[in-house]
Amino acid sequence: MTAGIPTRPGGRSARVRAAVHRAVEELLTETSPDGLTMPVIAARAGVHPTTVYRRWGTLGELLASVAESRFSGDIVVPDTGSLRGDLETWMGDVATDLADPDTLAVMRAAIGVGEEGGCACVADRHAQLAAMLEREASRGGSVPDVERAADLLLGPLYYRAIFTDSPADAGWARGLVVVLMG
Amino acid sequence: MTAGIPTRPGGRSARVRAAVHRAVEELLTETSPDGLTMPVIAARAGVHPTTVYRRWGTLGELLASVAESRFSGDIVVPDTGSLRGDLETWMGDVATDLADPDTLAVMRAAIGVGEEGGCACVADRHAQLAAMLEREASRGGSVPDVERAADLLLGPLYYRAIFTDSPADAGWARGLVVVLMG
DNA sequence: CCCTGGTTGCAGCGATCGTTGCGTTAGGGA
DNA sequence: TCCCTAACGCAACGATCGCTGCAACCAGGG
Repeated sequence: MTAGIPTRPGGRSARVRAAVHRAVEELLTETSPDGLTMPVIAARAGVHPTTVYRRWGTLGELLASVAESRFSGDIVVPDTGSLRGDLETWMGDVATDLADPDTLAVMRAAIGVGEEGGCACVADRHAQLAAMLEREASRGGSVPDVERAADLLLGPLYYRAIFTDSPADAGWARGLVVVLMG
Repeated sequence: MTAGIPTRPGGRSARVRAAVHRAVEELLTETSPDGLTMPVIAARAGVHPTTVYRRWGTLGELLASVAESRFSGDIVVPDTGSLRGDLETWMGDVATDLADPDTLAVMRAAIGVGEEGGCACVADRHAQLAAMLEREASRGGSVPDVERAADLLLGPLYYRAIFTDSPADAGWARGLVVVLMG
């Protein structure tokens, strides 16, 4: 019953799901979020509005579903041999991903509709960060807390992306690793 | 013609403006942002919907106006004699302000509607930070860059408020000053 | 005191939204 | 291959939204 996860993974349901998700992302980049309604999304996706209402119910749930798909599986956890190298590579990738206006628009919209919208954007990032720290810990190194790493690495990055208009380039993001690890 | 700034500061216009702003804040705390429409806001404020449409035009502009008023003038810049003391006191105040669910709901909604929504939430904070750093510089002390201070102080604070469900308490926020100043 | 410009209330309109019931189609198992 | 169920399309409905005339009102200046 989880919204957006069809019981039939392949076939028409998957096509409809992909078309609707793509329609949301396209509309968010082109127009203001004000005009983003279910019928408009359905028309862009080439799908009947009833289908969108029945599968997702609310614009908020649909946006959360889009955010969850958009921010999952797009970045792979690097393995350079050292925690510092992993974090620097990873931060560069995350910053590059956030530099896309399309990505930013999806994230803004997901935040605006409810509580779970923001969490859906960073859930995978937290899991990746925990995986890197865990691997380093299993190698015997002393690692910072996951909470602290998220605060000092993801905090400034996402803050810049949302609240300022400064482009968060990959090099600057890599420099944040120094703040965390000294 | 700037939205939300009446040419007549006193009188009925100001009363209507205050009533509408308060209605937006109340509705954001009670219900989901989905049902936040102009007629609903007008009904809560005891004002005709036409008035809201004519003064603000769009829900996005109204929310940006509310955010700008909400995050301006509520926190005073402290003056403890040292930059570290100023920053610690100020961070505690900002964290306490952000801990209010009402404040958080306004911020989320403002972010969701457009580009300027996020900037309206932190414009005053950046000005206050710049004022504190400027005062310390005029005393002869060496101060970090405003950008860097915002990254390391406001970044983790706002990141936690929006993307996680951990309560950002004042004590933790004061501890962030150590990261910036050593 | 009156006058002038800006602001609000009111009624009504077209358009769009969100829902419901029913028929049809496509996908997957026997 | 055939069937069966879940998913989709379709048409219609009431409700609500956003906008536009016009009239009334209030705040400030001559």
